[in-house]
Amino acid sequence: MARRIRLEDVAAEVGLSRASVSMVMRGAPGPSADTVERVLAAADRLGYRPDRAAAALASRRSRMIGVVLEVRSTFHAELAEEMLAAADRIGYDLLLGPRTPHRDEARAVESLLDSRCEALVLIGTEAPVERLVALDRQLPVVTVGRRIPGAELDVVRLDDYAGVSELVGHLVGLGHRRITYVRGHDAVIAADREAGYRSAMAAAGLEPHVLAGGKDADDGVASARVMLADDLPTAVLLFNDQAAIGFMSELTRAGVDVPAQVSVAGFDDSPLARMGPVGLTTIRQDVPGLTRHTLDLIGERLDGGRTARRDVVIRPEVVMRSSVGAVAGI
Amino acid sequence: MARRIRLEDVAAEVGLSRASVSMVMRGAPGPSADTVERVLAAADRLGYRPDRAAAALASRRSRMIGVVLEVRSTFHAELAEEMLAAADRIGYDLLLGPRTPHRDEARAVESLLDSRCEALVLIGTEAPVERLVALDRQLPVVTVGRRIPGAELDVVRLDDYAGVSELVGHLVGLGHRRITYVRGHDAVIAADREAGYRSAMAAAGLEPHVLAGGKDADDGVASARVMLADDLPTAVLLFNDQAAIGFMSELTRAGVDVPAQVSVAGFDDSPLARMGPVGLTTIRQDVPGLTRHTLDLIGERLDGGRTARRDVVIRPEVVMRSSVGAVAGI
DNA sequence: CCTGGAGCTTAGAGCGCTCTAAACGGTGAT
DNA sequence: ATCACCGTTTAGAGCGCTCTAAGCTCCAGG
Repeated sequence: MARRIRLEDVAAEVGLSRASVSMVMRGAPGPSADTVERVLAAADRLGYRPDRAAAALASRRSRMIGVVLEVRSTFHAELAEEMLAAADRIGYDLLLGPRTPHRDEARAVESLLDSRCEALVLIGTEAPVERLVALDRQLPVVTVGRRIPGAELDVVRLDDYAGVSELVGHLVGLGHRRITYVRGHDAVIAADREAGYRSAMAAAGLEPHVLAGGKDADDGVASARVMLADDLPTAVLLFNDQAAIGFMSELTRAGVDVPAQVSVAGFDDSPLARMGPVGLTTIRQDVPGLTRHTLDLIGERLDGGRTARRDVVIRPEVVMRSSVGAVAGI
Repeated sequence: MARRIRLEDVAAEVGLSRASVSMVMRGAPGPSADTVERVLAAADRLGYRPDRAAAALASRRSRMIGVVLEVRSTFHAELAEEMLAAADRIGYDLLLGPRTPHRDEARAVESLLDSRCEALVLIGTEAPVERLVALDRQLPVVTVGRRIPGAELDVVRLDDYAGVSELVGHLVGLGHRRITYVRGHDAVIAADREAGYRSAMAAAGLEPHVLAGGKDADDGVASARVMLADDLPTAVLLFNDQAAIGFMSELTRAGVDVPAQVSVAGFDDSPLARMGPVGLTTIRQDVPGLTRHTLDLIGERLDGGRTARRDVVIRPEVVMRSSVGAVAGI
């Protein structure tokens, strides 16, 4: 294993001081055009790459943004991909902090902090508000997807309430009267979506019917079993696409036709929703929009001096696909 | 933004030297039981967390393993999750280096090297062999999923050839005679799977039929369009699950029944395969097995002094689900 | 009473970089 | 010849940690 090339090696190669080479590598002003050229040539020749740990230590900046996500979720993955490109554009690098069943959010955050991230993006966080506020005192934190009631925090999110109520409106328009909502276990997001559902049901003069559920495909399967054993409505809204896909798959397996017998809808418009044999009706998360606003917020606080917190709400879009149909006889 | 607590702050708090505190934090032998207790208490009280960049710099070890993956792929995500836990067990941390359409593998690798990863795991790499060999001279590299013909590299992979030929055998047993294989664009993996397909077809006395394809759902959709416009066989094997799901969805959309008219199979047994309304027949990648072997290989080279390279081949398992059926009239 | 460990603790020299302040070599003006 | 000043370069002091070698204290053995 060959020794790593250091700044000093490049300096020796071109006969300059480390300081000059450092400036050239960082693109700092000072060095003459000739010097820049010679240094870059030498660096390239030797295969020099600056050591990030040393640079971070010396400059007291890591130029890294930590992103806590659920790596399983294709929606999170899509967001992360988009943010990677966006961060690159403003000169930052992304550090992914995966949250898994065996590695909770606190652990993911700690790990990112240990790596000296300068800002944190929390996708679909489930952490308590006090914890988020405490974190935000340490470094800029942007919460994506979840409304944080009454707290001073940067948030980028969809109008969950409006999205779900609009979707319910569509279903009502298609003749559905018995529409069930299966909520996720997340407190805030689930509550918003449920509230949107309830208000739309009330507006249509219908009786709301809410079931406990979850956010994974397995949860959707479980919900389906519960409803199959009990009684099926004509339309079911689930917390997100993963749950909806699991739900739909279990119904199909049990011989229930979607959408002829039951219409199903999810939330997120994850790639899953588009890909299945039965396109899933869902509510689109505007990934480029969420990404842009998130990185704008971070940029403003890191490099722009903003101190007030902002709550950016994006209007969602209902995407009708084949998992939803009109009620027979209409 | 409060200043970060340093080792020195803890040392001052307990009235000891930085060296002692450092030893305690690292769990190094030396400090007395009493010292350990006092230091840990003080560290906890002050909320001290060691700075990873500084520790890496001073110790010349980062204790980090870089993982290059395609974050979009649920199969990769699943592997990464599993590896996260496994790495933790041997005292390493994982650094994810996402590969996206806008950030190629070379870029991902460079970024991981800049962060001083001590070893690299390349999931489904597409890099040229020479590049891999060169990398492997810099640090231990384990390639997951792809056979590297004739090169001295650590590899953990499935027996793609055996998997596909076994699956073809199943199809033949179900009465299929016209079985098409849609290959991915990856050179080596695709070639192995294709060879397995060809040999099984030859063994059954059948004419092979291979189409160019890809690894994403969109590629599967495209393949479906091509075949719909032309001619449909009774069974189609695709390079992986994502492509197979896309393929299946396009067929269904065109009114073709799966599996009554066409049987479809993928590869990977990604969560997608289990979740859809039509369970996808596929070849299971043994995620825990791949993970265990990968981390064993890394551990052996990093801490065990192994120098010879190894090629670990895992026997795959065919998972029959409802996307495959018998040919009508059998 | 001296010596030699054993058991703990610490001084101090880096790790590879950044960045400020100071130095350097011209140049044109005086 | 002197000086101020400019563009360019550099010395050197860190950043927060690790780790070796040396130091300290105390006690057993001679």
